[in-house]
Amino acid sequence: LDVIKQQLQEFIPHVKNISDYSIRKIAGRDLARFKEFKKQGIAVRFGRFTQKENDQIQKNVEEFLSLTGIDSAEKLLFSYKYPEERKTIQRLKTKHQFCEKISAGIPRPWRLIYYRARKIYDPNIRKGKYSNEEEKKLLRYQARHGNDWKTISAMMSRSTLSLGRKYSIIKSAVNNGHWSKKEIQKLTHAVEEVIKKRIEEEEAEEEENVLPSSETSSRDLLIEREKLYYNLPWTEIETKVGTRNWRQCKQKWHTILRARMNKGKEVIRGNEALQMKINLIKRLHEMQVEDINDVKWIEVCNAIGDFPSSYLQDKFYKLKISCVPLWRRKTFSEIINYLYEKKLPEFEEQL
DNA sequence: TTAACCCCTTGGTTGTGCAA
DNA sequence: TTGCACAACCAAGGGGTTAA
Repeated sequence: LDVIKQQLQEFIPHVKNISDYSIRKIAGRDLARFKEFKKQGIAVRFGRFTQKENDQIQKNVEEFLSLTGIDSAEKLLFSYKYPEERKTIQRLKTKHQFCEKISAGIPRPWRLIYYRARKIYDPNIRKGKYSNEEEKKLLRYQARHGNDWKTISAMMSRSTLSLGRKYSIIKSAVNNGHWSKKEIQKLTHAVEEVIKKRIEEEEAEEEENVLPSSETSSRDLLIEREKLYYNLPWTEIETKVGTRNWRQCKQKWHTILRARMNKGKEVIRGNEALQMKINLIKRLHEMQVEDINDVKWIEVCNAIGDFPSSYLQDKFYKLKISCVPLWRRKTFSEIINYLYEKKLPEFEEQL
């Protein structure tokens, strides 16, 4: 297993956080694929699927359908809905190497590709905000069928995941609206506690590895910025706060942190805000990134100033929707180029 | 008066673990 | 090979406040 982990490290930087169980799964099917991609000079990808990858999945599915004669993607990917044909479909999948074919040309673990394919072809996925009528329906159906989201999904044309989460939101007893002083205090304490605990654990680990004292002493003076917001155990913090769910906690913490990093100033306005926009556009343009998933937001933050990365991501989003016409139809690099060529001179002029 | 900004909520997507 | 549960991250939008 250690040998496999070492080999995978090259393709999956976070491999040490993955359980042995999943490592075995990935090793069995993906390691050889990853090596093959490497030979072609293609790196393994994580994060959001790009349009190109989504197109490739659809192409793979269509080719597999014509190869096997299975007559629809729904039958291929949701065969449990067709009990009479299920066995035949299964046999065809094994015979024609379903996994290999479906993941061809996409440098990601096959399992994630399979999930993405199911999402693309799921006939029950309706998106957008739940209406009052839908919420009432959901409560009614849940009372009748319990948490059988598959059945409810067929009745409401929403994905099982969406329904499950919406129900838990409706039923949860968490507070909404403005945070009270007491809640903010609780949150701050909770975050401080988990960060302290984490640092103590890391120090203990370092002591075990007996690092030379010069390497550790300079780091004791301050907490690295990323530790204040990156990879915090939000469900643990949710439990400690008690009255808010983890997503509310996370976002509130980022707001508190941003104000603190900004010397207590609540809002950034005027020339300072303008300068931030200019820096953001320039930095993103310099990075020459094709897809938004490839932006290293922490690096952008380091280059621009003291903000949690989520703040800059939000800033970029707002900039995009307010300044770029037809932004939905444009690729990320087209959006950046538009901002750089059309808006940057305007902002600099205003400054 | 209004554009800019922030707070907050919520739906969508990806990633992991486990089990059958 | 497939399904399910859940954690975590990302995108988007509504609405209130305030500086210009």
